[in-house]
Amino acid sequence: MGTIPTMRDVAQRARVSPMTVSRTLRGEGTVGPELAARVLAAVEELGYRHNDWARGLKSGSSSGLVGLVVTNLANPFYAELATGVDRVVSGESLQLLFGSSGDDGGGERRAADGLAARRVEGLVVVPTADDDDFLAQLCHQLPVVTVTSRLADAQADSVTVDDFGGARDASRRLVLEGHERIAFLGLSHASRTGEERERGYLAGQEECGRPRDRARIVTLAADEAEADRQMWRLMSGPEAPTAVFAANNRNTIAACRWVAASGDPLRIIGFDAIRTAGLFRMPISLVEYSAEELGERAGELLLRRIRGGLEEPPRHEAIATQLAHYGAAGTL
Amino acid sequence: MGTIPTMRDVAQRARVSPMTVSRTLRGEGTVGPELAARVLAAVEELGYRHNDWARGLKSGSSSGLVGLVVTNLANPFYAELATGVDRVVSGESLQLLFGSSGDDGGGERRAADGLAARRVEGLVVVPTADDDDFLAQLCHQLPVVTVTSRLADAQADSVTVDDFGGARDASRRLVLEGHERIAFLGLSHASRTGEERERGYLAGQEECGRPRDRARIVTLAADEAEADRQMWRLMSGPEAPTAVFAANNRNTIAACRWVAASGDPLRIIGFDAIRTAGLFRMPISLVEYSAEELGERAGELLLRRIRGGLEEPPRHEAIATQLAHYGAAGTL
DNA sequence: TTGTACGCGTTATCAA
DNA sequence: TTGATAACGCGTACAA
Repeated sequence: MGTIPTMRDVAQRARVSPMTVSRTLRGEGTVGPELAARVLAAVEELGYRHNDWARGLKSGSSSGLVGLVVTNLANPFYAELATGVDRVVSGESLQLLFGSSGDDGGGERRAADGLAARRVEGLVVVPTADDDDFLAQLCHQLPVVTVTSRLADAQADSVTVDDFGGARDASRRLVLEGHERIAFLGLSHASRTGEERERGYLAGQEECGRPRDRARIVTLAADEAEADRQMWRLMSGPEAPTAVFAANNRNTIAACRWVAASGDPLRIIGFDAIRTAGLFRMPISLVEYSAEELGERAGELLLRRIRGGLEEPPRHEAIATQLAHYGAAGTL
Repeated sequence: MGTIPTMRDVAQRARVSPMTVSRTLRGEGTVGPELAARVLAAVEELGYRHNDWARGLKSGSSSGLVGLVVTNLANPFYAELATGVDRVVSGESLQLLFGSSGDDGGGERRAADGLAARRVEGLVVVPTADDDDFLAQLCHQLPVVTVTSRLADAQADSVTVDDFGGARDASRRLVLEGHERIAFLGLSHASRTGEERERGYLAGQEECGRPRDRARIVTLAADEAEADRQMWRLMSGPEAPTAVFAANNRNTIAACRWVAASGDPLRIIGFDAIRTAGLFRMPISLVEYSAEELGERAGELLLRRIRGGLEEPPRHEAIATQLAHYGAAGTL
């Protein structure tokens, strides 16, 4: 009690050699029943537990670890992603090691370094900062899968959402519904996600013959309060939009908050799923996809590369989105 | 490229001993500039990365790992809990290792075993099954903190929510609002959480002079569909309740779904916070607490025990709840 | 300033 | 069937 004994301790108590303990515990079957009983008794009495990393030390065998780097698990998106990765990965009896990168760019690098130092067999990363160089280097040393973004040279496997397609569909939908003044509540251009969704929005508008009225587009910082401010600014003018396309979860909720507070009607389409959207007081539509599926795909790509090696050409997958309607939105 | 080289590889390339590499990398300053340069060059060329668990192997030093056992990270509650634990723990440069227990009881044990095999320095566990015996044994071998539940003999540190108090307050509130027929949409008795919240509900009713009308109480399985069914059954009778107290997140949403579907009014109070409750079309009140705070407390208790040793008496903390009102609920 | 010997917990290999 | 020895990758202690 107090500390966990080693195999040597067990061996001493059972008056056998450590090898006999090892053989007994792994069920090699080449141990006499008498000694085996003594070993098992000693294990029980001492509360021995196997030491996995000492085992891994031997003959450079694998660590049995897979790393996951995200900014913030409290964000449901990352949490669901983690669940998906874990489901796939734990099926191969690999354990998930979490590296929180925080919001700053440097944290991402620190996190990945820390995981690599633990000799994870692979890494699932949601890149945030423009730290492509670092990841590009890392992916030559160990399997790396990027999620929601891909490296500039696409050297690492990646799983992304069809951000462009989903945004374009939503954008066109709003035009087809007859909205003349449509606002885009966008994201920082630092992220590929933000860029793609904005491109999709613009493409949708253009395809429907709308001029590039960039004045209506609002690009936001990561802040939630900022999203609220932009909504009020956007809606307070004389020619306020009749529809808003929000580029992510946070912005969608900000738009809904504006409707709830002002009481004015506003057609809202948002990117990212919201579990409780069906209970909202205002009808909304959402460009949805499964974060868990994203995680599963990432896990599968990672396993494939862990087995296949670093030399094979990188694979890139994209998962589709669905436009879902909640409340009375379907009838608009 | 391909695999990560060892210190020995670097030493060979730089034509020095491994010790010189080690000293150079740790910046001991006792290495000649010439050799140091050779070492650094070799490190760069080979892409050497430090191996943390080989370091830890030496003289049984610490693993730098902390384990977290939860059933399902996709559940926002667990995800926020994980964030809280990670925040505290990563401050001490400890990394978080996940052990997903799945929903079956056996998984919990497997997960904890797997983490212990990795020699985590401590374990944060959200117990699900009645596997107290196992955990009670484990907590004599390494620091264990249980969350939302405490072991039968209270041998391990624990952080819980004031389930009883929060439920009692909500229960009384409904009576004070004048509701005569109040239903409790409860949880399985297998969990301490479910038991406590039901006890609190009953206590609140009794304190207000209400007889123990157990007929109204519905105990649910873990199923979401089951919650919906029970809501419909509950509300379809001739003397349907005018208020429902839902024992958790899932049940609260089921109650809201009933209101959304039927259009009938119903006073709802639910346990657990819901991020978007303010946007719901029906007013509700929630017994809230911060899952992240729960995680932080757990992390702090764990650190304290890691430092203080297994012999000190176990500590138990409970965090308070707040009753919050959303929509028009405050005016009811 | 640099290198050698040893230990950490476990297992592969070979010897008894 | 059992045990002794070496090895894994690194750090500590000591010797050169």
